[in-house]
Amino acid sequence: MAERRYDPHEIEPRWQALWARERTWEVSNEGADPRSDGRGGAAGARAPKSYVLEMLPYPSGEPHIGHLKVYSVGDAIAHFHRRLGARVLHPMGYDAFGLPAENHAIKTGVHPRDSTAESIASFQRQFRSWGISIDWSREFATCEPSYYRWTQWIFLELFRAGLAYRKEAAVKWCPKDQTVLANEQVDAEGRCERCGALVEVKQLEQWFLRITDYAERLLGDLDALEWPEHVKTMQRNWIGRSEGAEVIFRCEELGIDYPVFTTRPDTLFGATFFVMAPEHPDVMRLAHATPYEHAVHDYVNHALTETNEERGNAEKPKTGVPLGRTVTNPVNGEQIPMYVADYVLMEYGTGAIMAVPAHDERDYAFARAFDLPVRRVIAPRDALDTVEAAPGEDGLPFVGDGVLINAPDEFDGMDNREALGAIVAWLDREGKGHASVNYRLRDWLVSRQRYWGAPIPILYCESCGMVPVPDDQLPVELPDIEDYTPKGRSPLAAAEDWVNTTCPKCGGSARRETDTMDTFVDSSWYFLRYCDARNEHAAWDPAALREWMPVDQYIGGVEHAILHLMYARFFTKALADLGHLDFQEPFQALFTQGMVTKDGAKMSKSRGNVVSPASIVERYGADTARCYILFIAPPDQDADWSDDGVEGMHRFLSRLWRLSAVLAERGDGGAADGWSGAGSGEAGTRVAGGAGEGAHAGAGETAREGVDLELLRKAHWAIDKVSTDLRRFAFNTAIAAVMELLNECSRLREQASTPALSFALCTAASLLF
RNA sequence: GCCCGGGUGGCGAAAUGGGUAUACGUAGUCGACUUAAAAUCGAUGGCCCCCGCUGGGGGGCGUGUGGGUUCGAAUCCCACCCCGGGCACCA
Repeated sequence: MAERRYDPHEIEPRWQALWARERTWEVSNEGADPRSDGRGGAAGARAPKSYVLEMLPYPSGEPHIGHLKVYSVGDAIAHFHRRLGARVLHPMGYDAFGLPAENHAIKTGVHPRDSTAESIASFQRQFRSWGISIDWSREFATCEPSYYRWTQWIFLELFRAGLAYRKEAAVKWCPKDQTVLANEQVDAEGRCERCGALVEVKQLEQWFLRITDYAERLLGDLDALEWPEHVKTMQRNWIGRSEGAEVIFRCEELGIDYPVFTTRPDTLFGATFFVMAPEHPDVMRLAHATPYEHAVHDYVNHALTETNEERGNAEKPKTGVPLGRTVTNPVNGEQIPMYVADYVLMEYGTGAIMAVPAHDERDYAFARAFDLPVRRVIAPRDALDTVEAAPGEDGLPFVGDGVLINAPDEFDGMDNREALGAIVAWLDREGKGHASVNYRLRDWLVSRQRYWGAPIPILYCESCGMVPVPDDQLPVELPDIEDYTPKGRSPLAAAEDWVNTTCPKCGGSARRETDTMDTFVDSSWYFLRYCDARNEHAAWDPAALREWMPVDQYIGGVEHAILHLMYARFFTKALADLGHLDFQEPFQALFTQGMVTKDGAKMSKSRGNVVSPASIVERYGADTARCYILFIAPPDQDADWSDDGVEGMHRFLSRLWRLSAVLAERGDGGAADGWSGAGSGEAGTRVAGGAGEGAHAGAGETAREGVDLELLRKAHWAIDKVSTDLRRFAFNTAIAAVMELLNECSRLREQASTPALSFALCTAASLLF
């Protein structure tokens, strides 16, 4: 028998060509896929569906090792579901709008469309050479007009529902590039990521999506999701729900009510001053005609130009200026002085706070700095006597629970948690406040003064005002332009022919909105489009969504734990409310894969420790690359790349292959067929469904022939272990089980050649790939 | 500061409704094949001590640290140390 070598470069292209020719991984939307029912279930019974999805890649340059990992994990799960008899939707697309392509265009003059297309082609080539089982018939890029037409339609649906609105807001502005920046484009030191200039804050009209309306549901619905606990925690923290009360403080001099939000209405009797954020619109008005007018003006101006980094530092000494006015504490009628100070944030609560220095660290620090009175109103229960006997400020600020002191008889001596409710009830009765819930979550700013994004489909008509582009005029296509450099307005504004248009309402002249949408908008609904990707008449047919959604298993990096995963949930809920969907959550189960490092550090060009998937595939074949990255460590953990480990995996596959070749020559044709393809993720057509049964059927038969029962037991154990581990994403132990079985078989070649064991080994191995 | 993870051989790591700790791989060592190397195959494989002494056998200690529960703990409980990540002047 001629010595044969495992040659992935012969095997893999052969199978990949077959898959392409037979369109093996395509699934239709109508009933069971004819290709997957080889073994056939009960007549007419439809196989269960499974939607396995990895986060879509941003096509920039070539795929990196992180891509290899996420798609290897997803592909193994997709195959696994197929083996269990499901019809699996496993599509692919590209998150193709965005800054890297645009910045590249600014540098080189190459149109983003061209550089993106080039990169997409490279991703396509590699995905095919990796043998990922993708339904290519549903592929799209978010920068294609046939896709962003529907992104625009969704925007308009949200607009018509009042969920998209325009508002003046403080935004990040780069004075050098003359453009607004996304928060993500500002580095930790408050500098522009491209030119390094210090970013300023500017008040500009921007488009927002009203995600805050969904705060409660986004929070509550997390409980039922099969997501990693830390991701749910991050979203909960981001939403930041606080229960408390809104309390009204009245400025008698000007006759204006100022509500504040507080989580501690039980400390109201200790409020000794009142502070407003520098951005609060009434600050200058309050200080007007007081001795502090100039000081306030200077302070506010300075605060607004400070970077977030400087201002956000809790360690820095408290600063502020009096406003020269007072407000009335509603519970005791006391006049307390007003201040403006930058430790109060405009974006949380009402932009104004009641300050209780005895029971809040920040208020305490401010009171110390400005020599303001500190009045203790809660004392720890066990230290009550000492505190009342010597009412000093020892132990202040005190933020724990206790009993009320220095309060009216009605509340004095009451447990502070009880008092909290009692005081809110009192405020409510008096019309001076009410129980309230506050969220940290803020509305989503989606407009970008950038070229490479989906245009916001809004017109501004001289007589009709803001007019949505009619659905039949979508998409609003991006015009070609020469100069992508931002000049203080969207580059689109330079395309005069495009900007000037007619109003669909009155026929008069109108101008187009020149801002484009944040790319996170594109990726907030792409998983819906896959269900009906070729639909030219609607974003989707609801029946298609009923067939596939929600995504059964979503896989991606934890870096999207908040932004993308929150936005997609928001879109799903909003679209459900508008009657376009009938489910509330897009991703039933989530898996977040860990990072692959090299020599303990993140891979980066500057560090020179980049491992390119293409070079590994070229050298060892895709199966080695994919199996290695699954075996390296539990995939949710970070793992360090090791070249030796790759060698080991290649050795394992070689042994597996050789053993299969031996079996083939001995005439176990059926099994060997499966084997030769197993490593390459062979289609379910031959192995799926039947393999497990085959192993069981063979068991009794071969036992009669006197096969080592211990080995047979081991084979069943391996199959069981592999499928259990795949359910748990424990690829490393699943592969270990197959390796162990392989070792056993090699030791006992004669017995390994029996059909039962070759089926067993084949099944266990094929479940993996 | 608050909230999540996680600490097991030289390395990646198995084993957690308590029950042979270190599966599997890798590195290492020894051997077979070979003129040699590569490839391949086989053996070995926590630490310490003792006996035997080319094959082998016995004992002790071992899952970040210190306690606890238990016949029995990597696993459960309490306290602490260290590492990683997220949030952070959020009233």
